[in-house]
Amino acid sequence: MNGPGATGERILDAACEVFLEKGKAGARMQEIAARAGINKALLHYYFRSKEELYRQALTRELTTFFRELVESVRPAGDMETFLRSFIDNYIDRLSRNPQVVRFLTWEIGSGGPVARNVIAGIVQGNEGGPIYPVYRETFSRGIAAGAIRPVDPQHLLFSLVGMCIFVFLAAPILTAVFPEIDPSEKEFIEKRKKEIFDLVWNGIKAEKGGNDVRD
Amino acid sequence: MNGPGATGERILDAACEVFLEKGKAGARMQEIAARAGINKALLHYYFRSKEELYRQALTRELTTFFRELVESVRPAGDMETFLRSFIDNYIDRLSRNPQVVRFLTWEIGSGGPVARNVIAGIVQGNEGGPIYPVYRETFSRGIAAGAIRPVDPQHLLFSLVGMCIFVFLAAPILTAVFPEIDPSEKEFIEKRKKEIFDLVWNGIKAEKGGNDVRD
DNA sequence: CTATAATTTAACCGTATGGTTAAACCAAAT
DNA sequence: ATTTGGTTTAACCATACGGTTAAATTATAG
Repeated sequence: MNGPGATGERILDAACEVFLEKGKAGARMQEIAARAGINKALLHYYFRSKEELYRQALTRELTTFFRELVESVRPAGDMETFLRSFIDNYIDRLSRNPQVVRFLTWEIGSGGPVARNVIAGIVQGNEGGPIYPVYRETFSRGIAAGAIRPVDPQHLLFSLVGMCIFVFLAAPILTAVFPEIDPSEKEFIEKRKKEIFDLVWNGIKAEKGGNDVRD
Repeated sequence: MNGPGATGERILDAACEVFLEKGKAGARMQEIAARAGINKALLHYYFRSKEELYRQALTRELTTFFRELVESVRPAGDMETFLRSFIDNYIDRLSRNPQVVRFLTWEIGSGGPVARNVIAGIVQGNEGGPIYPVYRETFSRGIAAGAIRPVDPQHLLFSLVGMCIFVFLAAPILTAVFPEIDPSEKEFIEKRKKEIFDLVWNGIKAEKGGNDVRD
């Protein structure tokens, strides 16, 4: 057929749905087949086993998400712009792909054998070369130029990612403690971006009186 | 018997182990019984069903962890001390209880029905009264006194928790991308505390020239 | 000692699950 | 018209699983 509803893709779509709702162990092949609009026999005709289907479904989701994310990180002229675009970009992508976060949450619970391979592969060797060095050098140059304080770029990255992803990942808990918030709401998302940027930018920018060299 | 190895507790210990390794759906009652050193009949003699066992095991873990955590949050004289003790305390507890983080990760994947109840209950009504208002008022007073910039205390809390928990929660992924780090290592943990504190304190403290009123 | 509760043994039950098989059906390409 | 490969149907299989039962055994407390 190879039409718009190509069966293999429809199966992966259905598999993602079920895996992110129930996890690998909780998912049922029968349910995946049903949601894909086919039967169990055909499902196994396309994917040998549940394990294989899980691997391919998660790989597809993570690859798409992280490839786009990594491609969006471009060195910018000044630190402030770079930081703001990093945060905006990351939060926008997270809020538009909550299913990736949840899928990944299950995977992390299991120790993340699949995700480890996929993500390590993307981060280390995408088309534009390794991504982390680009990020790190951007900050190192900012530090050398006296634009920002001498923070550890790696820890700053952990902090940024942690701040950005937390509200989406922990949404089920947060909404129980703070019933008034809704991490999927646009207003909340924009506020979140602003608060993170303000905190981090004030946290890393050089004190007045420091060198404000431009290269 | 009621000795040190009281059976009910031994079962809960074993259940925690298995649930955090395999998740609810992936856990096997037989394995839990074996790890508790008993048989399936006795297991069901103590806990009617897997669901019930899961509920009680997760509730016990979360209650202990969050009660201790919440009790450790005490208002301090100055903002700097309060912030530092908050971060140190949280990170220490997380690094000493990685099993809680992982257990919670599985639970969040499933939407967190059990954790929602437990955590909301602890946060809203522990012995010292609701905890969040204490936290919020501490920062509100700091803002009113001009000691810190006017940040949103709620978002600051999300940022703090996100920064602290991220490296432990995402450890399986992080170690794949950065093989040189080990989030359970003491050296790393101390560095993490320092980096978070420096970032946040610089990020929220009032600029020079602002009011530095003490109450 | 005796009654009560904890624990074991071992079999058992119903059902769900992942996966397989074989035959038939159907649409498109040759 | 025939072949090919996607697709369905429906039955099937072995196993694993959650949970139960009943009887026997051991320990504990009164």
